Amino acid sequence: MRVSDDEMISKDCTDSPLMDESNCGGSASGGVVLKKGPWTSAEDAILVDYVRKHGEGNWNAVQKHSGLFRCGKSCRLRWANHLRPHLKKGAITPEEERLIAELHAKMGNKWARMAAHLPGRTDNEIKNYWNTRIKRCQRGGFPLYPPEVCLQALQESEQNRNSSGDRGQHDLLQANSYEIPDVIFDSLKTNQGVLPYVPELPDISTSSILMKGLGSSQYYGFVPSVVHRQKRLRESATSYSGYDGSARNEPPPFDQIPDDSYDNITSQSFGLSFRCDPDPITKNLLPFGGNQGSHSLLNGNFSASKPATTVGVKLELPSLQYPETDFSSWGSSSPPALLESVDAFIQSPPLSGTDCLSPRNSGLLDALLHEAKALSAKNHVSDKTSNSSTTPPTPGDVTHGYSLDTSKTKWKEYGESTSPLGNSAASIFSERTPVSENSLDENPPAETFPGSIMMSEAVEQKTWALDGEKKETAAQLDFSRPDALLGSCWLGQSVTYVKDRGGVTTDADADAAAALGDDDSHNNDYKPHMGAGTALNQGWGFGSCAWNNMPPVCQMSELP
DNA sequence: AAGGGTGGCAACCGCCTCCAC
DNA sequence: TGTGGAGGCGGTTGCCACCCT
Repeated sequence: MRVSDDEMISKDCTDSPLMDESNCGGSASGGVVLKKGPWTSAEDAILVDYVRKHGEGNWNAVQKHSGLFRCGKSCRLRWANHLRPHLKKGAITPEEERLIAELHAKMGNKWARMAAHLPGRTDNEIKNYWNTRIKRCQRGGFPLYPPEVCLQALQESEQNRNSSGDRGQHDLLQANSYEIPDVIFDSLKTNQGVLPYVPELPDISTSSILMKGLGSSQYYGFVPSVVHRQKRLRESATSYSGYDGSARNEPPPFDQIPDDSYDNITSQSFGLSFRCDPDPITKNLLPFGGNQGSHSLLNGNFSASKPATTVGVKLELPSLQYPETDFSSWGSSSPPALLESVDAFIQSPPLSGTDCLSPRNSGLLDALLHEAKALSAKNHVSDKTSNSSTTPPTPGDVTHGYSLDTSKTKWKEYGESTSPLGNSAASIFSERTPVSENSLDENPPAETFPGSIMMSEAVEQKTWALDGEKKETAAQLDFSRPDALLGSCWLGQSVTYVKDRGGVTTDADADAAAALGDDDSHNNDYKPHMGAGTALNQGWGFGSCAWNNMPPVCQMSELP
């Protein structure tokens, strides 16, 4: 595997394992050039000996007292990550994988805190594992979290909501210790590259979790086309290795999937309700995750280490940024307080001559408008070609008439009082603090702001959809409301049904729905289909979805 | 067999927080 | 109260081995 420490010695620091600037990089510190790079076994021995004598801490003294030419930070890291007793080496076990996923769902990128729950594992180890994992999930087209984690988070969120009551804003403002989970920002990252404006953030915990679990990944959109199919197949087979080995979560073997349905399936894995239109003309109009580099997701890609696309999206969070954005177009005359306090950095959306991106590099809004056009065209085509188009438009049918303008209008209508444009940053981030941190965290239970009412409704929608007893209410769901879309969507797979139009509906779909408690998911006539909700999940609901029309197949009126 | 791509890992960097002075 | 050092944390980079074409 890796070269041994002894080999490192010979390779890196032949003459002196402690100091050999000819081979090792170094930095001057107080006249002493400190060594950098891989540690040697000799250095390890010195450090271990030092710690044994003096204990941990005071790392800067190590160099002074031990003759080790390493900075204190380097010593601390080396000790913590490799030399500390009781470190667990070796591959992450399935149990640990599950725990990490669960912890990450609750904590976000709090590696150190996660490590505290994984004895013997270091934050660096967990971080590396996770970063690798999300790459794998991205390439394999799988959700970042296993369904059971999503479900658990959902249940916990429900409990949390029920127990948190209706404490008002005042309490929340006083209890300023709530935590903003990283998952929020991660979700924001996903979108910021596309949308200069992030509307009201709904249920922080559950939605963000489910967005990942059912629809999107934390950092990445879906970039299937850039990965060789065979590669994807291989990785797909291993992506869920950690989830108790159950085949439940695994998609059907790809070699059993017709080519023309492959993209469909993978799209659904990422919450896309668009069926891949075999028509090469309309294919280019795929709004999300399309092979042509649809920038909705590509632009939202956020790599932990390297940009996934040629267009960098450097986002420093927690922060939102809205460069050169006409905020008045969003229904507010001035940027909200939140926007003034953040310092994110967004570059222009990616441009490509081959996809449906804006032909003009004139800014995010243009790109959005252009994409909306493309979506409208796509929807139009879908309406003509899809059997389901026989269903007349209904208020809840997002297939029709959901344009960007509509979005804006609706947002104005509903969002004046509750949108972030009118809310404080706190209201945005504090709707729901992390899913019941329970014993894991000291965070107080979530509080509720007035603006959270919308999300509560969304949760209710989910609830009755799962119960299957209030179907009629489903038809009343107003998908034109961005919040409603967002709220309902993170249930996309189980809530939204479409009549099977003969297309491929994967077992993964059904399983995902079943995992969320819907026993009818295997119904012959109705297949769970990731609809508006999960499409929204692709990019926090607003970035690449809500503002860019809704998928054409979410028809709540067809709920079984 | 060679070259490129990718995964896994170790280590570094920069920022932040805490705390002593 | 301000300031600087130490430690902690998360993000990023670089290297190496492995795999695939």
